[in-house]
Amino acid sequence: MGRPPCCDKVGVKKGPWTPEEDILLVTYIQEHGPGNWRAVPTNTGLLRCSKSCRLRWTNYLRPGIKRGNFTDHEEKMIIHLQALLGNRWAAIASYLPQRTDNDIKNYWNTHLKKKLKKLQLGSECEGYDRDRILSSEATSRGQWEKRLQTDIHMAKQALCEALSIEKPEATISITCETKPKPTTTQPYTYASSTENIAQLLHGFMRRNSPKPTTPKHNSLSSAASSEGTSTTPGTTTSTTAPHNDNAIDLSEAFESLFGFESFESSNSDSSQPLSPDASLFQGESKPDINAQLPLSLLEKWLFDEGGCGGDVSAAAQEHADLADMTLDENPDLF
DNA sequence: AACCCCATCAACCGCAACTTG
DNA sequence: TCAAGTTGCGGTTGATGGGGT
Repeated sequence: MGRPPCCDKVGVKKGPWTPEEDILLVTYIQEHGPGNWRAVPTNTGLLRCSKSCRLRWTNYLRPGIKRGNFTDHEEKMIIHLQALLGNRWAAIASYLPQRTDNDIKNYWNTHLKKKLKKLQLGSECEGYDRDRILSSEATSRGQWEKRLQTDIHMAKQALCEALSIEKPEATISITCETKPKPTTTQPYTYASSTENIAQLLHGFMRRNSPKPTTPKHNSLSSAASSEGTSTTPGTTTSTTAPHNDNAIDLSEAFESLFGFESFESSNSDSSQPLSPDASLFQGESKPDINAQLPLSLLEKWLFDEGGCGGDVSAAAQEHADLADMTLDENPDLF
């Protein structure tokens, strides 16, 4: 279509964002919520294109983002998920809600690719050939996707039932619809996860954020505000992604079932403590699922396969089974 | 000290999917 | 149904900083 990219317009600023611009953007989103990006530059006076604003928000300013070193656990998850899903970074990121797709993509390209290459070189001597495994992955993918789809369907049904019967105001981010509609009217509490912005906005956040969120609408958005990452309307995480994508749908289930504090618990070595504001945000009304659900299920799935590049179809099977299992074994979660 | 090379990551770009009128 | 507008995604680029020579 002949339409020129918005960023080609004259007077549109490019390049790194300044703290002032960040403040403008955060302030605006604080008031209006993310979404309607087209209007953001006009309403904020930012000389940025809408795309740039959205990107800045989703990749940097959005609450709940963890920055800094990836833990072993995250690394393994990424490797595993990449083998499973390919370069679908948004889908992968949905399993690691504290990381952005951009972050994961960068990490993959800069660290993990090399690491795996090394690994492959090393293991080829021992008769281990990742390429072979990866090619078999292609053929098995069709099979496991079918199975996955069935499992997801069942999981969703169970969730829908559980949600409608037991807890109309449930704080789970899963949805019974295929396309959750982003809302922009919901009250948000924002606390940037990035240290600089957290500091920058310290006074701002004290003034504005710790108002208890009173969810206007049901499960989706209440979880959104408490989770802080996954269900922010208009963000890149897959809970709102318009994909008809198995993995993504399943990830919703995963996210809602496990919460991702559990990963945090394994990230205790993280050298990047959350800012006070961020932790304030993250701790806010987050359902304490860990207490009820054993992490070992997920960890088992991750680590029981004898390292990266294991049998992916089996992994997917377990992956799907896990969702089922969780539903079967933990109905009281809902 | 100056230069080069490389790694990292924020940001951009183009395309596709989705939404809306 | 279709075209225009909007949003999301993945690939790529470019600025920056650190390390080596």
